[in-house]
Amino acid sequence: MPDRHTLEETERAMKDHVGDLPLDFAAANALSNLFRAANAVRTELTNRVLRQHDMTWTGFVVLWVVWIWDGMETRHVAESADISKATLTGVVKTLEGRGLIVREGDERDRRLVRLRLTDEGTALMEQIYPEFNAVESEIVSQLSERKVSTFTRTLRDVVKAVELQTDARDEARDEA
Amino acid sequence: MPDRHTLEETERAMKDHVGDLPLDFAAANALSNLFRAANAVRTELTNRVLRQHDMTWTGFVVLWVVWIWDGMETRHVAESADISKATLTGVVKTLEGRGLIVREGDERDRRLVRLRLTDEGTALMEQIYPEFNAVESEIVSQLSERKVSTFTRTLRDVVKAVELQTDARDEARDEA
DNA sequence: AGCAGATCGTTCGGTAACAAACATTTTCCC
DNA sequence: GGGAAAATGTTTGTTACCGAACGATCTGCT
Repeated sequence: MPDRHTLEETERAMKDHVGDLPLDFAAANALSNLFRAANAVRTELTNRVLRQHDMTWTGFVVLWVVWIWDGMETRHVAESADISKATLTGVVKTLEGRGLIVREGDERDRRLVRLRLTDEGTALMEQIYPEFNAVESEIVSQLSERKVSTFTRTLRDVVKAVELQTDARDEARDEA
Repeated sequence: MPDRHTLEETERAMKDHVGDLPLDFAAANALSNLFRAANAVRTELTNRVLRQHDMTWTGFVVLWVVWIWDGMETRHVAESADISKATLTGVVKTLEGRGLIVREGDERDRRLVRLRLTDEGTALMEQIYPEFNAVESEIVSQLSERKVSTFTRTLRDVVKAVELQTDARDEARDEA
Protein backbone atom coordinates (compact mmCIF):
# COMPACT_ATOMS: atom_id res chain seq x y z
CA MET A 1 0.00 0.00 0.00
CA PRO A 2 1.87 3.00 -1.32
CA ASP A 3 1.59 6.43 0.20
CA ARG A 4 -0.45 8.08 -2.48
CA HIS A 5 -2.80 6.43 -4.89
CA THR A 6 -3.80 7.34 -8.37
CA LEU A 7 -7.39 7.26 -9.46
CA GLU A 8 -6.72 4.11 -11.44
CA GLU A 9 -5.20 2.30 -8.48
CA THR A 10 -8.14 3.24 -6.33
CA GLU A 11 -10.64 2.02 -8.89
CA ARG A 12 -8.85 -1.28 -9.22
CA ALA A 13 -8.69 -1.66 -5.46
CA MET A 14 -12.39 -0.93 -5.24
CA LYS A 15 -13.23 -3.51 -7.85
CA ASP A 16 -11.29 -6.05 -5.84
CA HIS A 17 -13.50 -5.36 -2.88
CA VAL A 18 -16.97 -5.09 -4.28
CA GLY A 19 -16.66 -7.99 -6.62
CA ASP A 20 -19.00 -8.18 -9.56
CA LEU A 21 -21.38 -5.41 -8.55
CA PRO A 22 -21.56 -2.64 -11.09
CA LEU A 23 -20.33 0.63 -9.64
CA ASP A 24 -20.68 4.17 -10.91
CA PHE A 25 -17.08 5.34 -10.68
CA ALA A 26 -17.75 8.60 -12.46
CA ALA A 27 -20.33 9.57 -9.87
CA ALA A 28 -18.15 8.51 -6.96
CA ASN A 29 -15.26 10.46 -8.37
CA ALA A 30 -17.24 13.60 -9.05
CA LEU A 31 -18.71 13.69 -5.57
CA SER A 32 -15.47 12.85 -3.83
CA ASN A 33 -13.91 15.81 -5.60
CA LEU A 34 -16.85 17.92 -4.53
CA PHE A 35 -16.06 17.25 -0.89
CA ARG A 36 -12.36 17.66 -1.39
CA ALA A 37 -12.82 21.05 -3.05
CA ALA A 38 -15.27 22.30 -0.44
CA ASN A 39 -12.94 21.23 2.37
CA ALA A 40 -9.90 22.78 0.75
CA VAL A 41 -11.59 26.11 0.22
CA ARG A 42 -13.07 26.15 3.68
CA THR A 43 -9.74 25.35 5.30
CA GLU A 44 -7.95 27.98 3.26
CA LEU A 45 -10.43 30.70 4.12
CA THR A 46 -10.40 29.69 7.77
CA ASN A 47 -6.62 29.69 8.04
CA ARG A 48 -5.97 32.76 6.00
CA VAL A 49 -8.76 35.05 7.06
CA LEU A 50 -10.89 33.88 9.96
CA ARG A 51 -8.15 32.57 12.24
CA GLN A 52 -6.60 36.03 12.70
CA HIS A 53 -9.91 37.25 14.03
CA ASP A 54 -10.40 34.20 16.22
CA MET A 55 -13.51 33.33 14.26
CA THR A 56 -14.84 29.92 13.28
CA TRP A 57 -16.32 29.13 9.89
CA THR A 58 -19.86 28.72 11.13
CA GLY A 59 -19.60 31.70 13.43
CA PHE A 60 -18.58 33.79 10.45
CA VAL A 61 -21.36 32.52 8.22
CA VAL A 62 -23.99 33.24 10.87
CA LEU A 63 -22.57 36.67 11.47
CA TRP A 64 -22.57 37.35 7.75
CA VAL A 65 -26.20 36.36 7.33
CA VAL A 66 -27.32 38.54 10.22
CA TRP A 67 -25.17 41.37 8.95
CA ILE A 68 -26.88 41.31 5.58
CA TRP A 69 -30.38 40.63 6.90
CA ASP A 70 -30.60 42.51 10.14
CA GLY A 71 -33.24 41.26 12.56
CA MET A 72 -33.80 37.97 10.78
CA GLU A 73 -35.61 35.21 12.64
CA THR A 74 -33.44 32.37 13.84
CA ARG A 75 -35.04 29.63 11.78
CA HIS A 76 -34.30 31.62 8.62
CA VAL A 77 -30.77 32.30 9.74
CA ALA A 78 -30.27 28.60 10.32
CA GLU A 79 -31.60 27.80 6.88
CA SER A 80 -29.45 30.44 5.20
CA ALA A 81 -26.37 29.30 7.05
CA ASP A 82 -27.18 25.69 6.18
CA ILE A 83 -27.07 24.44 9.75
CA SER A 84 -29.72 23.00 12.05
CA LYS A 85 -31.56 25.23 14.47
CA ALA A 86 -29.99 23.32 17.33
CA THR A 87 -26.54 24.16 16.07
CA LEU A 88 -27.52 27.78 15.61
CA THR A 89 -28.57 28.04 19.26
CA GLY A 90 -25.07 27.04 20.32
CA VAL A 91 -23.27 29.23 17.84
CA VAL A 92 -25.34 32.26 18.78
CA LYS A 93 -24.54 31.62 22.40
CA THR A 94 -20.84 31.75 21.57
CA LEU A 95 -21.17 34.91 19.49
CA GLU A 96 -23.37 36.51 22.12
CA GLY A 97 -20.74 35.77 24.75
CA ARG A 98 -18.24 37.67 22.64
CA GLY A 99 -20.54 40.64 22.33
CA LEU A 100 -20.97 40.36 18.57
CA ILE A 101 -24.65 39.54 18.35
CA VAL A 102 -27.83 39.98 20.37
CA ARG A 103 -31.05 38.00 20.63
CA GLU A 104 -34.28 39.93 20.54
CA GLY A 105 -37.79 38.66 21.25
CA ASP A 106 -40.56 39.44 18.79
CA GLU A 107 -43.50 41.34 20.28
CA ARG A 108 -46.16 39.98 17.97
CA ASP A 109 -45.18 36.33 18.01
CA ARG A 110 -43.48 35.52 21.22
CA ARG A 111 -42.10 32.23 19.97
CA LEU A 112 -39.75 34.07 17.64
CA VAL A 113 -36.26 35.27 18.33
CA ARG A 114 -34.65 37.83 16.07
CA LEU A 115 -30.93 38.33 15.71
CA ARG A 116 -29.01 41.57 15.34
CA LEU A 117 -25.35 42.48 15.26
CA THR A 118 -23.92 44.74 17.92
CA ASP A 119 -21.85 47.72 16.81
CA GLU A 120 -18.82 45.62 17.52
CA GLY A 121 -20.18 42.81 15.38
CA THR A 122 -20.88 45.19 12.53
CA ALA A 123 -17.42 46.69 12.73
CA LEU A 124 -15.91 43.23 12.67
CA MET A 125 -17.82 42.20 9.56
CA GLU A 126 -16.93 45.43 7.80
CA GLN A 127 -13.34 44.50 8.35
CA ILE A 128 -13.44 40.75 7.76
CA TYR A 129 -15.73 40.39 4.80
CA PRO A 130 -13.63 42.31 2.29
CA GLU A 131 -10.64 40.20 3.30
CA PHE A 132 -12.71 37.07 3.00
CA ASN A 133 -14.01 37.97 -0.42
CA ALA A 134 -10.53 38.91 -1.62
CA VAL A 135 -9.31 35.39 -0.90
CA GLU A 136 -12.40 33.90 -2.52
CA SER A 137 -11.61 36.00 -5.55
CA GLU A 138 -7.98 34.88 -5.60
CA ILE A 139 -8.97 31.23 -5.58
CA VAL A 140 -11.59 31.56 -8.27
CA SER A 141 -9.33 33.72 -10.40
CA GLN A 142 -7.45 30.58 -11.40
CA LEU A 143 -10.50 29.67 -13.48
CA SER A 144 -11.67 31.43 -16.60
CA GLU A 145 -14.78 33.55 -16.31
CA ARG A 146 -16.61 31.16 -18.54
CA LYS A 147 -15.66 28.16 -16.44
CA VAL A 148 -16.82 29.89 -13.29
CA SER A 149 -20.31 30.46 -14.59
CA THR A 150 -20.62 26.91 -15.89
CA PHE A 151 -19.29 25.63 -12.60
CA THR A 152 -21.76 27.68 -10.59
CA ARG A 153 -24.63 26.50 -12.71
CA THR A 154 -23.67 22.86 -12.33
CA LEU A 155 -23.39 23.23 -8.57
CA ARG A 156 -26.91 24.56 -8.52
CA ASP A 157 -28.00 21.60 -10.63
CA VAL A 158 -26.52 19.27 -8.05
CA VAL A 159 -28.44 20.98 -5.27
CA LYS A 160 -31.60 20.68 -7.34
CA ALA A 161 -30.94 17.03 -8.07
CA VAL A 162 -30.74 16.32 -4.36
CA GLU A 163 -33.87 18.31 -3.61
CA LEU A 164 -35.67 16.32 -6.27
CA GLN A 165 -34.82 13.11 -4.44
CA THR A 166 -35.71 14.53 -1.06
CA ASP A 167 -39.05 15.80 -2.29
CA ALA A 168 -39.89 12.49 -3.94
CA ARG A 169 -39.10 10.73 -0.68
CA ASP A 170 -41.24 13.12 1.35
CA GLU A 171 -44.19 12.59 -0.95
CA ALA A 172 -43.83 8.84 -0.76
CA ARG A 173 -43.83 9.11 3.01
CA ASP A 174 -46.96 11.25 2.97
CA GLU A 175 -48.79 8.49 1.11
CA ALA A 176 -48.49 6.29 4.14
CA MET B 1 -36.49 41.24 5.39
CA PRO B 2 -38.45 38.70 3.38
CA ASP B 3 -38.22 34.99 3.97
CA ARG B 4 -36.23 34.04 0.92
CA HIS B 5 -33.89 36.21 -1.03
CA THR B 6 -32.91 36.18 -4.62
CA LEU B 7 -29.34 36.50 -5.70
CA GLU B 8 -30.00 40.06 -6.82
CA GLU B 9 -31.49 41.07 -3.49
CA THR B 10 -28.54 39.61 -1.67
CA GLU B 11 -26.06 41.43 -3.88
CA ARG B 12 -27.82 44.71 -3.36
CA ALA B 13 -27.95 44.15 0.39
CA MET B 14 -24.25 43.36 0.38
CA LYS B 15 -23.42 46.52 -1.51
CA ASP B 16 -25.34 48.48 1.10
CA HIS B 17 -23.09 47.04 3.77
CA VAL B 18 -19.63 47.12 2.30
CA GLY B 19 -19.97 50.53 0.77
CA ASP B 20 -17.67 51.40 -2.07
CA LEU B 21 -15.29 48.49 -1.83
CA PRO B 22 -15.20 46.42 -4.98
CA LEU B 23 -16.42 42.88 -4.36
CA ASP B 24 -16.12 39.77 -6.47
CA PHE B 25 -19.71 38.57 -6.49
CA ALA B 26 -19.08 35.85 -9.03
CA ALA B 27 -16.47 34.27 -6.80
CA ALA B 28 -18.62 34.58 -3.69
CA ASN B 29 -21.54 33.04 -5.50
CA ALA B 30 -19.56 30.17 -6.97
CA LEU B 31 -18.06 29.21 -3.63
CA SER B 32 -21.27 29.59 -1.71
CA ASN B 33 -22.86 27.16 -4.13
CA LEU B 34 -19.91 24.85 -3.65
CA PHE B 35 -20.66 24.59 0.05
CA ARG B 36 -24.37 24.32 -0.50
CA ALA B 37 -23.93 21.45 -2.94
CA ALA B 38 -21.46 19.59 -0.74
CA ASN B 39 -23.76 19.94 2.26
CA ALA B 40 -26.82 18.83 0.35
CA VAL B 41 -25.13 15.72 -0.99
CA ARG B 42 -23.62 14.84 2.33
CA THR B 43 -26.93 15.21 4.14
CA GLU B 44 -28.75 13.16 1.53
CA LEU B 45 -26.24 10.31 1.67
CA THR B 46 -26.25 10.38 5.45
CA ASN B 47 -30.01 10.30 5.75
CA ARG B 48 -30.69 7.84 3.02
CA VAL B 49 -27.88 5.36 3.47
CA LEU B 50 -25.72 5.78 6.53
CA ARG B 51 -28.43 6.47 9.09
CA GLN B 52 -29.96 3.01 8.70
CA HIS B 53 -26.65 1.50 9.64
CA ASP B 54 -26.14 3.91 12.52
CA MET B 55 -23.05 5.25 10.81
CA THR B 56 -21.73 8.81 10.71
CA TRP B 57 -20.31 10.42 7.60
CA THR B 58 -16.76 10.52 8.86
CA GLY B 59 -16.97 7.06 10.34
CA PHE B 60 -18.01 5.77 6.95
CA VAL B 61 -15.27 7.59 5.08
CA VAL B 62 -12.61 6.25 7.44
CA LEU B 63 -14.00 2.76 7.17
CA TRP B 64 -14.04 3.05 3.41
CA VAL B 65 -10.41 4.13 3.21
CA VAL B 66 -9.26 1.31 5.44
CA TRP B 67 -11.42 -1.15 3.54
CA ILE B 68 -9.73 -0.23 0.27
CA TRP B 69 -6.22 0.15 1.69
CA ASP B 70 -5.95 -2.49 4.35
CA GLY B 71 -3.27 -1.87 6.98
CA MET B 72 -2.77 1.78 6.08
CA GLU B 73 -0.93 3.98 8.56
CA THR B 74 -3.11 6.40 10.45
CA ARG B 75 -1.56 9.59 9.12
CA HIS B 76 -2.32 8.45 5.58
CA VAL B 77 -5.82 7.46 6.53
CA ALA B 78 -6.35 10.92 8.02
CA GLU B 79 -5.06 12.54 4.87
CA SER B 80 -7.21 10.40 2.61
CA ALA B 81 -10.28 11.02 4.72
CA ASP B 82 -9.49 14.73 4.75
CA ILE B 83 -9.57 15.05 8.53
CA SER B 84 -6.91 15.89 11.09
CA LYS B 85 -5.05 13.14 12.85
CA ALA B 86 -6.56 14.31 16.12
CA THR B 87 -10.03 13.74 14.72
CA LEU B 88 -9.03 10.37 13.38
CA THR B 89 -7.94 9.21 16.81
CA GLY B 90 -11.44 9.89 18.13
CA VAL B 91 -13.27 8.36 15.20
CA VAL B 92 -11.17 5.21 15.33
CA LYS B 93 -11.94 4.93 19.00
CA THR B 94 -15.64 4.96 18.21
CA LEU B 95 -15.32 2.45 15.39
CA GLU B 96 -13.09 0.25 17.52
CA GLY B 97 -15.70 0.27 20.27
CA ARG B 98 -18.22 -1.04 17.77
CA GLY B 99 -15.91 -3.82 16.71
CA LEU B 100 -15.52 -2.61 13.13
CA ILE B 101 -11.84 -1.72 13.10
CA VAL B 102 -8.63 -2.64 14.90
CA ARG B 103 -5.42 -0.76 15.63
CA GLU B 104 -2.18 -2.58 15.03
CA GLY B 105 1.33 -1.50 16.00
CA ASP B 106 4.09 -1.61 13.41
CA GLU B 107 7.04 -3.83 14.36
CA ARG B 108 9.70 -1.93 12.47
CA ASP B 109 8.71 1.59 13.43
CA ARG B 110 7.02 1.57 16.76
CA ARG B 111 5.60 5.06 16.37
CA LEU B 112 3.26 3.86 13.65
CA VAL B 113 -0.24 2.51 14.04
CA ARG B 114 -1.84 0.57 11.24
CA LEU B 115 -5.59 0.15 10.78
CA ARG B 116 -7.49 -2.91 9.62
CA LEU B 117 -11.15 -3.80 9.36
CA THR B 118 -12.55 -6.65 11.39
CA ASP B 119 -14.61 -9.28 9.58
CA GLU B 120 -17.66 -7.45 10.81
CA GLY B 121 -16.33 -4.18 9.44
CA THR B 122 -15.65 -5.76 6.08
CA ALA B 123 -19.10 -7.30 5.94
CA LEU B 124 -20.63 -3.94 6.76
CA MET B 125 -18.76 -2.16 3.99
CA GLU B 126 -19.66 -4.83 1.49
CA GLN B 127 -23.25 -4.09 2.29
CA ILE B 128 -23.18 -0.31 2.66
CA TYR B 129 -20.91 0.77 -0.14
CA PRO B 130 -23.04 -0.47 -3.02
CA GLU B 131 -26.04 1.30 -1.49
CA PHE B 132 -23.97 4.43 -1.03
CA ASN B 133 -22.71 4.39 -4.58
CA ALA B 134 -26.20 3.78 -5.93
CA VAL B 135 -27.42 7.01 -4.35
CA GLU B 136 -24.35 8.86 -5.59
CA SER B 137 -25.17 7.57 -9.03
CA GLU B 138 -28.79 8.67 -8.77
CA ILE B 139 -27.82 12.20 -7.85
CA VAL B 140 -25.23 12.56 -10.57
CA SER B 141 -27.52 10.96 -13.15
CA GLN B 142 -29.39 14.26 -13.32
CA LEU B 143 -26.36 15.66 -15.13
CA SER B 144 -25.24 14.73 -18.61
CA GLU B 145 -22.13 12.61 -18.88
CA ARG B 146 -20.33 15.48 -20.47
CA LYS B 147 -21.26 17.87 -17.70
CA VAL B 148 -20.05 15.41 -15.08
CA SER B 149 -16.58 15.19 -16.52
CA THR B 150 -16.28 18.95 -16.91
CA PHE B 151 -17.57 19.36 -13.38
CA THR B 152 -15.08 16.88 -11.98
CA ARG B 153 -12.23 18.58 -13.78
CA THR B 154 -13.19 22.01 -12.50
CA LEU B 155 -13.43 20.70 -8.95
CA ARG B 156 -9.90 19.41 -9.26
CA ASP B 157 -8.83 22.80 -10.59
CA VAL B 158 -10.28 24.42 -7.50
CA VAL B 159 -8.33 22.08 -5.25
CA LYS B 160 -5.20 22.88 -7.22
CA ALA B 161 -5.87 26.60 -7.02
CA VAL B 162 -6.04 26.36 -3.24
CA GLU B 163 -2.89 24.26 -3.05
CA LEU B 164 -1.11 26.83 -5.15
CA GLN B 165 -1.92 29.49 -2.57
CA THR B 166 -1.00 27.26 0.32
CA ASP B 167 2.33 26.33 -1.21
CA ALA B 168 3.18 29.93 -2.00
CA ARG B 169 2.43 30.82 1.60
CA ASP B 170 4.58 28.00 2.94
CA GLU B 171 7.51 29.04 0.82
CA ALA B 172 7.20 32.62 1.94
CA ARG B 173 7.25 31.41 5.52
CA ASP B 174 10.36 29.31 4.91
CA GLU B 175 12.20 32.41 3.76
CA ALA B 176 11.94 33.79 7.25
C1' DA C 1 28.08 6.38 20.37
C1' DG C 2 25.20 10.02 21.38
C1' DC C 3 22.34 13.81 21.09
C1' DA C 4 19.56 17.51 18.46
C1' DG C 5 15.85 17.54 15.57
C1' DA C 6 12.13 15.43 13.10
C1' DT C 7 8.08 12.39 13.01
C1' DC C 8 4.10 9.91 14.79
C1' DG C 9 -0.13 9.21 17.27
C1' DT C 10 -2.57 10.70 21.50
C1' DT C 11 -4.39 13.95 24.82
C1' DC C 12 -6.49 18.26 26.06
C1' DG C 13 -9.58 22.16 25.71
C1' DG C 14 -12.91 24.37 23.29
C1' DT C 15 -16.35 24.74 19.58
C1' DA C 16 -19.52 22.75 16.23
C1' DA C 17 -22.95 19.48 14.65
C1' DC C 18 -27.40 17.04 14.67
C1' DA C 19 -31.60 14.25 16.13
C1' DA C 20 -34.92 13.80 19.45
C1' DA C 21 -37.47 15.38 23.16
C1' DC C 22 -39.23 19.48 25.21
C1' DA C 23 -41.86 23.86 26.86
C1' DT C 24 -43.95 27.79 25.09
C1' DT C 25 -46.82 30.06 22.06
C1' DT C 26 -49.79 30.48 18.13
C1' DT C 27 -53.09 28.85 14.65
C1' DC C 28 -56.84 26.16 13.07
C1' DC C 29 -61.25 24.47 13.24
C1' DC C 30 -65.53 23.45 14.98
C1' DG D 1 -64.11 30.30 22.86
C1' DG D 2 -61.76 26.17 23.61
C1' DG D 3 -58.99 22.25 22.66
C1' DA D 4 -56.08 19.79 19.15
C1' DA D 5 -52.43 20.46 16.12
C1' DA D 6 -48.61 23.02 14.38
C1' DA D 7 -44.63 25.98 14.79
C1' DT D 8 -40.53 27.93 17.24
C1' DG D 9 -36.34 27.95 19.73
C1' DT D 10 -33.91 25.50 23.55
C1' DT D 11 -32.05 21.52 26.01
C1' DT D 12 -29.98 16.99 26.14
C1' DG D 13 -26.88 13.48 24.71
C1' DT D 14 -23.56 11.87 21.58
C1' DT D 15 -20.14 12.39 18.15
C1' DA D 16 -17.08 15.10 15.30
C1' DC D 17 -13.57 18.53 14.61
C1' DC D 18 -9.20 21.01 15.08
C1' DG D 19 -4.85 23.30 16.97
C1' DA D 20 -1.50 23.01 20.30
C1' DA D 21 1.09 20.63 23.51
C1' DC D 22 2.84 16.16 24.64
C1' DG D 23 5.54 11.63 25.19
C1' DA D 24 7.54 8.14 22.59
C1' DT D 25 10.36 6.86 18.90
C1' DC D 26 13.36 7.25 15.04
C1' DT D 27 17.08 9.77 11.98
C1' DG D 28 20.90 12.36 10.86
C1' DC D 29 25.08 14.29 11.97
C1' DT D 30 29.41 14.48 13.92
